[in-house]
Amino acid sequence: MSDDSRSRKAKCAEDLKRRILTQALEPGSYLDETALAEAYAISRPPLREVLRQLAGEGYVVLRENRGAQVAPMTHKTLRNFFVAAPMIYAAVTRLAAAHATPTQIMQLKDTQLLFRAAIREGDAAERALMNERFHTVIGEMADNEFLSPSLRRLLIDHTRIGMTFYSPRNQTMAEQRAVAADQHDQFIALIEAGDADQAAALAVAHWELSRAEIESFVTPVSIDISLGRAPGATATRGAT
Amino acid sequence: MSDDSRSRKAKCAEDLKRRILTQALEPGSYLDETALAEAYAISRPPLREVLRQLAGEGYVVLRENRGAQVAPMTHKTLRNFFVAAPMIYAAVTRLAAAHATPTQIMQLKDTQLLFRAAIREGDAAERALMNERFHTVIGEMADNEFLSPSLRRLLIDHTRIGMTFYSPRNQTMAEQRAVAADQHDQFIALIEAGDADQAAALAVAHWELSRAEIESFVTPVSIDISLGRAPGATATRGAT
DNA sequence: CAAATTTTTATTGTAGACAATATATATTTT
DNA sequence: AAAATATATATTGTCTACAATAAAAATTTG
Repeated sequence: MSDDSRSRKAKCAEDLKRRILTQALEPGSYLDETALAEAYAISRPPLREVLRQLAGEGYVVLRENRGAQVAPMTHKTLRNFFVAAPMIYAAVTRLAAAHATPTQIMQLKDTQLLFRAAIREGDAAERALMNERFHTVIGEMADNEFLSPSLRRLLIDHTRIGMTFYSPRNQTMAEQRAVAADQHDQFIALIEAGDADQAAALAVAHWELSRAEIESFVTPVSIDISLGRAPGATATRGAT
Repeated sequence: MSDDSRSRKAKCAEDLKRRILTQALEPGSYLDETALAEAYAISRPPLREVLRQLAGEGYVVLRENRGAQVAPMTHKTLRNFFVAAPMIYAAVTRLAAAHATPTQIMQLKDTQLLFRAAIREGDAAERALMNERFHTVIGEMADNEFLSPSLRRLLIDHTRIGMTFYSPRNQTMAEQRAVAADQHDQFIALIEAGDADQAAALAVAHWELSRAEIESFVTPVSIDISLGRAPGATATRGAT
């Protein structure tokens, strides 16, 4: 019974993370303890513990007497993200190449297969989650408890941003995703070879690709004149 | 009544942090929920929430069906600390110099006064706590939610290490503390001047002083010949 | 009719009691 | 006597019910 209960609690935490990462739960929205407790078939005290844990990991923020709120994403958030991401990504990747175990490299390869499958099938949420898992595994390879909390927060917002701007019909983005997937294969090869310098350089390149993609969406679309599209058609900024 | 209760809960979290930082609660030791709940005059559910929060911040780790354990410090912990600290400290200090507000600078000056007072009076715990607060304020100045969780974890272990090796009678250490206190004044001046480059350089120098002090205690003096470098020191790549 | 205030309602926060698991102890068996 | 098993104890995990706070609605008053 407690075994069921513990797995329910773990399932709850895992599912909430998934829903936050995929923006099924929108940034800034408040979570109803009673409703969630009922949904996951646990009582409120353990649910509140889960929410505290998620707060510690950066998925939610706790407001006094107002409950838990899905971590908001503001303009400042994005700015801070741009500042911290390249440094942490490069450092973590460097350490990963130095410390990765064979088991972890297998996990990375498995995740990469699922990542490519999600791209093939045009599954935005699955693609975002497998990308997140890929970089989380690299974080586990780095095996540094002082860097992983920052990495985890970066991946939360990186994944959510990726979901926000995802557009399966955009040809340019499809090409960028193909490049990103190829870079993932290079990550695997360099980490397996233990080439820390090259791996760190690749992390920077991988970041630059993502950064450019994000910036292209943050920048107003009205600049896109030369493409010859109808003014209304270019404004497709649809989420998911 | 709930106002009292909330402050009791906050007091509990604050006090537990203080005791962990000063090693009044030793790394690796287990915490008794019932005893703590009684000690802080709250019931177990809210206490468990506090423990979850502390786990999220890196003060404790939760063991399944075994309760909360004060975050252990192993050989690997120290190694990872040496790898991550210079990068994070330099990056955070750089951002602090760029973003500090007048109010925060006042906080920093106040903390520095308390820090010097603790050194004067030979109060090891107070000195360690005020040093921690000093660098926490710098972290708040940086105002980057992606870097602060790593900084917080570094400061937890840095503070605990400082408490471990503290020895008021050692003349060499007394001189190092004097240098450290002077560097704190330089931090204030450079941050107030908004000199990001110099501030980052000072952060590295401040780290080097601390690193040398730690190493002198970790490494038996008899074999301290020429190496003098930490295993991770070579991995300190350019911050920002 | 608008604004302020009171009342109501809903949601969060907490307490005490119960259930389940892990550890320690005692007993039994080889 | 040593090892293994069974029992007892202590501690963690959870649930239901209650208290307190915040938001919403209704009433009152200018």
